[in-house]
Amino acid sequence: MSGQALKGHLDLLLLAVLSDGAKHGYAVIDELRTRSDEVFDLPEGSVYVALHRLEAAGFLVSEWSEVQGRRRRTYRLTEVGRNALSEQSRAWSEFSAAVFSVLKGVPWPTTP
Amino acid sequence: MSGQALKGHLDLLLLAVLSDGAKHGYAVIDELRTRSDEVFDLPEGSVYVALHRLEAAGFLVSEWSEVQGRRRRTYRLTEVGRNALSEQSRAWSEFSAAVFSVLKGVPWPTTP
DNA sequence: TCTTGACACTTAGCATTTTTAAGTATTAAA
DNA sequence: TTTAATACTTAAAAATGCTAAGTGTCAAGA
Repeated sequence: MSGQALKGHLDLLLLAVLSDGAKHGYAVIDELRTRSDEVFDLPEGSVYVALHRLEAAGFLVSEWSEVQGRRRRTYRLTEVGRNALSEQSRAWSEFSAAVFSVLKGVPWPTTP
Repeated sequence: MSGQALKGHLDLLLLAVLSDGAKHGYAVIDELRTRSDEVFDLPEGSVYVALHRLEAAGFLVSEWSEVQGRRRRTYRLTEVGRNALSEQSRAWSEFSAAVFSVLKGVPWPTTP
């Protein structure tokens, strides 16, 4: 997983991992890694910035807390965010189906 | 299809449509649209620039010709390009599988 | 004949992210 | 006491598709 394949799909992933319960940022990173079988091992900078963006968009709300001397910002999906997840999930289905459809025409494999 | 879902995946699509024969840019746009069932209806600016980029990367070579008074630049996949297609296709499989894997945890549908 | 639309290509600048990289701070383990 | 894991932040850089405007040909229709 390199390059910027994620571009435009990160929001979907974040909303998805938050859809089954509120989590703080670090936990989101963790769950994204485990749920994707280590494929999505995202840098903190990417995720935190995206979470801020999603909150600014009204998809999430956050709340500060302190657990064992460490401050945490826990994010929870809003109703608007849940609708966005639904729509973005639909968009992903369409997108991925279209990519696979284009790839169908590719002669595989080319190697001997 | 909106936003920048394509970001990072356009190269794969272009290499794919060129893998079964050389085509000129306009024809690439056309075939991308039909093969994707109208999902990928890309602006010319996006595609031509990407084709230039792929040629600069050594994935394609182009050749000018004139057909009925109209000049055409026809692109053909190189060996390097074919390898890139192979690798990017593999990367797409991994990527899409990972996304689906993350989405699997999403409670569906949320609507009554 | 004039206009419109399809064909065909180009370019510059814009916008949107993700990544990089650096920084702050606490706690637990080695 | 040093390191690794936890936890969050931010500024700047990089990537890359989109917008918008331009050039030119050809065929069809008003």
